[in-house]
Amino acid sequence: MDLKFRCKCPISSALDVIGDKWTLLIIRDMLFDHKKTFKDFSTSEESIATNILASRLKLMEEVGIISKRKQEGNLKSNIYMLTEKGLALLPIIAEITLWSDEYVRELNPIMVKENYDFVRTNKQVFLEGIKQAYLKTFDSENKS
Amino acid sequence: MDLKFRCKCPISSALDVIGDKWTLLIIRDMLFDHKKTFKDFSTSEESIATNILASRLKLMEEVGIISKRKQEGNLKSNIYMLTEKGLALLPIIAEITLWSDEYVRELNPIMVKENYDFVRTNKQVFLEGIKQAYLKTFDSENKS
DNA sequence: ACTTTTACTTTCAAAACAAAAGTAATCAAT
DNA sequence: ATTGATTACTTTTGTTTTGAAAGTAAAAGT
Repeated sequence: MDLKFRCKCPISSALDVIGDKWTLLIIRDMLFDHKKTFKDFSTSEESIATNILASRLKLMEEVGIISKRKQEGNLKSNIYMLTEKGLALLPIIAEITLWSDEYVRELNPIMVKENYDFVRTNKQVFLEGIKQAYLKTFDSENKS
Repeated sequence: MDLKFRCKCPISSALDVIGDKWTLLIIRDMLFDHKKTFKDFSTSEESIATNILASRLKLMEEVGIISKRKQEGNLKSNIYMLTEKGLALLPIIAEITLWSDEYVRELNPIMVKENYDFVRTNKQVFLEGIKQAYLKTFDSENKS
């Protein structure tokens, strides 16, 4: 693990863990697109390089944001799943989305336009909904 | 301006603007420590290099997160001030702080321990308080 | 058996970052 | 008015990180 903390500040320490250009995008793909495998992540719109992806997944697992397992009946694919620690990043991603919707659009006109009114007015409900929908996609694995 | 957007996703576009290791820390210093000058920022606990600081301040100004001005009676120091766009990053910083307090502390034991209960239970009030306290530090400039 | 797929690793070039020193303008003291 | 200190940078020179491309090994499909 090549993780080092700059100082004792909670904000800078958090950025030392998730403050790169890719980690939150991988988590976004998990939460909103229900992506699970290395292949899934490597085909994102931003086309992350596979070496970067591998090193990010490794670090995320080491710090406990995601967990890795094999599916029963498939020894090839790894399934990456957000832990509670990783799921708890959703509020950050939501706030980033709202800020971007309001202030970055003017800089990047091709940005997709969605209606985020519900996120703004019912934030807790929205977050819980995304979380439950995500967890639901693992039901098939959990039935023993 | 060397800012490029990877794609049309609001999250990745936001990270293209503020997703480096320094920008949010500079904004943290403005919001919580009421730092205003180049010198102020260069003496942070994380000791940012001056060339990085200069390039970040330039980009932040170009994208409209901060504005720069001279104080009357001091031609030497520049005063950097958050715009509405920059102030609107506060909710993101708050969520990062809460996540870090709960989940990063175990990785970085020297992290400062504060009580964030009020932030959690009265988030809107807290955010508004930080914002007003920040704006108040510019009152002396605004009296004409 | 052969080809494809998945999950990586390796290699090497390019970009970003970091440390240090340097510069120019202002300001403060003599 | 001159000197020294301060502020806000820029420049230079490594070092680290990132990115593109190709390569590898195990598993799966045909």
